[in-house]
Amino acid sequence: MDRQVGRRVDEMRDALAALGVNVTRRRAKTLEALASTDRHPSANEIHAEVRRWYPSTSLATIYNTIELLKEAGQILELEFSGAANRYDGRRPDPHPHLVCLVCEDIDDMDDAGDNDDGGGLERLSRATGYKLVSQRTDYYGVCPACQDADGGAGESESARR
Amino acid sequence: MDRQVGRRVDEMRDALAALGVNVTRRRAKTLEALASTDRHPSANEIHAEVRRWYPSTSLATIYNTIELLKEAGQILELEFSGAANRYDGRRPDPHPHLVCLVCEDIDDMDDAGDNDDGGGLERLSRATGYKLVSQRTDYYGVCPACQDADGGAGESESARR
DNA sequence: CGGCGTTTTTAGAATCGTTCTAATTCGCTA
DNA sequence: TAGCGAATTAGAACGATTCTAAAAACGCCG
Repeated sequence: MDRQVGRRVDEMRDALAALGVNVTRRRAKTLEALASTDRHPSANEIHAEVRRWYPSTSLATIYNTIELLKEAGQILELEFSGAANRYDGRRPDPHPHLVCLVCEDIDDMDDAGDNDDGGGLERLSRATGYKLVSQRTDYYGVCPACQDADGGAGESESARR
Repeated sequence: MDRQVGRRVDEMRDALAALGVNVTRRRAKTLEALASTDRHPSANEIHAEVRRWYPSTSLATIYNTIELLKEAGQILELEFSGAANRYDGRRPDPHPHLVCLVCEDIDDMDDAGDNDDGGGLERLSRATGYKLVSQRTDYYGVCPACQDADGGAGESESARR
């Protein structure tokens, strides 16, 4: 577990402790699984990872820990209706994502200036009358790897039905 | 059915026809239900509406029509994992929404300049390497009505657990 | 070390939106 | 009216998530 990951795990641990939640071994492994990847894993994938150390771990425990992390503001949940939700434990604050429609990989988008975080919600709250607390921005498309794998010719037609 | 709605229904109808889809009465009612509201109905709500005219209509037919509209690019689907998907048949192009976390109402956000449509995806495609085709932006908070209903005192504390 | 109340975890059932399936009905055209 | 392809139906299937009741682990005090 490298330094970055360790630091992030400690942050999450502290935030949970501040809520009076006690960080069991399974929960610690869950935090670690979340902090160790930028692949935005699903609950199932986290489950598989935690099971490598604690094979009896049930999926319910993973969901339970995710719920606690949400309460602590330490995880970002990306909801999808046709597929499993995906989680970002590295950057719990809202930020834009790139979603590949082919392989379902999700990348963080390097925040190219045009996204609001500091003050943006307050400004929009005033403008809209809503009391805004959060935000989501996703971009959907085909990632570089899937474009390459697509077979050189005719790819612009291949999505036709 | 007022003029605006009629025009929008015709657009959808034409787009379906262009795909070789034939617009039956149930389908037409579905289009009308979508074009007549800015409440971003769920499949169930559309179903209830269509049933007022064709009581035997099955939910599968609604989903089927929604699917066809998606293929025709005539409907915007807002996915949620913990709740039913919501549909915008008035403005099928991606645009930002305001989602009330209390009553689950969804409003269109008046496009305050900072949202990209024309050329934005192309620019980001170049910047990211993804071949982007679509986008989603939502803001989450509490709508004015729910703020009022909240009982004047202590509302800043009321969300605590 | 032993007992006890609390918290965590487990396995499996339940839920709910969406999709699938097979059978029926509809709307045409001949 | 017969026949054909498309549309529709009811209900089953599916999959992610949540719930439930029981079992296990934990912490603490004597």
